[in-house]
Amino acid sequence: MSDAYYLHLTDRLRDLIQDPEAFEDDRLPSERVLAERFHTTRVTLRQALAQLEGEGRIHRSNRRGWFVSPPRLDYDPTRDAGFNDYVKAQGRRPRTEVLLTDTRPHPPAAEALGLPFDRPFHHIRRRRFVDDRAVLCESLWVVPERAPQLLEGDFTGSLWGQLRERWGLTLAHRSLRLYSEAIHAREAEALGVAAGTAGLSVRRTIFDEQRRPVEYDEEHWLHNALCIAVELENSV
Amino acid sequence: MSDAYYLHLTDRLRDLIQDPEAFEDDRLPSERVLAERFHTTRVTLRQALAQLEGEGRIHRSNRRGWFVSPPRLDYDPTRDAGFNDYVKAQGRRPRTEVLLTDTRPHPPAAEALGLPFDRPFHHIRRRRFVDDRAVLCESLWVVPERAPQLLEGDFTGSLWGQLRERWGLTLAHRSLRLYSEAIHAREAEALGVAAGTAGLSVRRTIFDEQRRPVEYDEEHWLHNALCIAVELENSV
DNA sequence: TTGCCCATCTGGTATATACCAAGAGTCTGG
DNA sequence: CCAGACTCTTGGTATATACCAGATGGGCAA
Repeated sequence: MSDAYYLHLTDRLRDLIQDPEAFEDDRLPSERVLAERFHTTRVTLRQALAQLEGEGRIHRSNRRGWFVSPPRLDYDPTRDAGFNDYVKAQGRRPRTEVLLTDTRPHPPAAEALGLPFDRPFHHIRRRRFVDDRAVLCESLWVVPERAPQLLEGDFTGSLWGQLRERWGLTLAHRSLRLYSEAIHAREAEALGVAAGTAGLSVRRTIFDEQRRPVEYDEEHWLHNALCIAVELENSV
Repeated sequence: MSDAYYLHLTDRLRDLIQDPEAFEDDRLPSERVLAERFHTTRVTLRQALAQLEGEGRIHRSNRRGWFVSPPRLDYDPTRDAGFNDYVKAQGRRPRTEVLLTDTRPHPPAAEALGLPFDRPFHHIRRRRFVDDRAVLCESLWVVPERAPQLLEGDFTGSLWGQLRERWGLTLAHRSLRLYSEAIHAREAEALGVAAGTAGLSVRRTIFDEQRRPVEYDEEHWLHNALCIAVELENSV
């Protein structure tokens, strides 16, 4: 079935977006223009675009158009080099926006950390950009006893760094869960994409050296914005 | 935009597939039947199905139909508990098929391991099933000097286990790269899905304690078949 | 200069329809 | 009894068309 026309279309569009001279500022021509140029309908053309989107080569911004995706960001969720630092280290421009902070219970965090359901957490919700593209929306829930005046600080930087420096915490036991998902409405809105867009979810549960619960967080990434890269030095 | 009909459809279908009594053997009614039942066209219905597919709730098998997806498999790519073992431990039925073995150069493996491009590798290509559903297609390239008679063994089990037991190797330095992808034609065929289906790619590069290159492998998983779960016990 | 409105562009959603190709089961002739 | 052909069902691909809703930018009015 490789003789489907939309697959040929996909190939030709792939060639097109790999040609840096094909168009300016990484924006593809409109669907209507492309459909006409390739003598097909928008419906078929959109199948080809969806393929390339799945490959991570292009992405859409709500009703603005299709764009060539930049290279994926290398990201190691087991470390906390600080978003700003590792984005810069890869020659990109980081930005962080805090969307919300409050203190309230959150049953999923409580369950992950083994605490009662009605236990409150310090909650930070933020959105992060690479080169002005929103790529990630995350929520962090911190056990208040571990970091009492947490919410009085600044959260555009590294949270783990603060936990270490301001409260002397060691983040010794870390549990990671990672899977592909469809981005939910709330996160989709924050990221400026349609609900249901392909995403990658990263959840972390952190305990300190005394096995006391410290933090739980959920990151929702655009699926084509990142490549998880982990280096391990100990034997199996 | 939550008033789009296909999103309501998605919700109703989600309810439907969560009802264990709705239909037998996890097979959804045909697209034509569903479209008629919900008073819409196949085109719109397929949008809703695509949403649920993105959420990992259903999957399709070539031209056979749509099926409710079983729970994701927990998988820790940093360990080698052995596929058969951890699948069984989660109450599922594993199976492994060896598709191909040979010895030949493979530039990507050579690059990852820091070897000359024309250096040959022992190559194993296999496909793995959970409850008779093909969920994973992988290729392994092993440095022949590390495991000379590798290809004379049996490869339906744990490769790392063999490397340790038959050649006394320690898999000390492991580099992981993980990202979402569109499954390529060859892997898609092996998995019985359409090319371009959403997948998750896991690449590992392994060195032994003396930093000698040992192995490079690529796994291509159906995106909704797994949840990466990693436990880390050392401090950041 | 500034702020608003509106025309126009974009992708998003939807209907109706047609034919193709592969899977699965049945029927039939050896 | 079995193999092969035939048929029916399935999802896969494709055309043509229409209208909606958000983004954008130009132009006009205060």
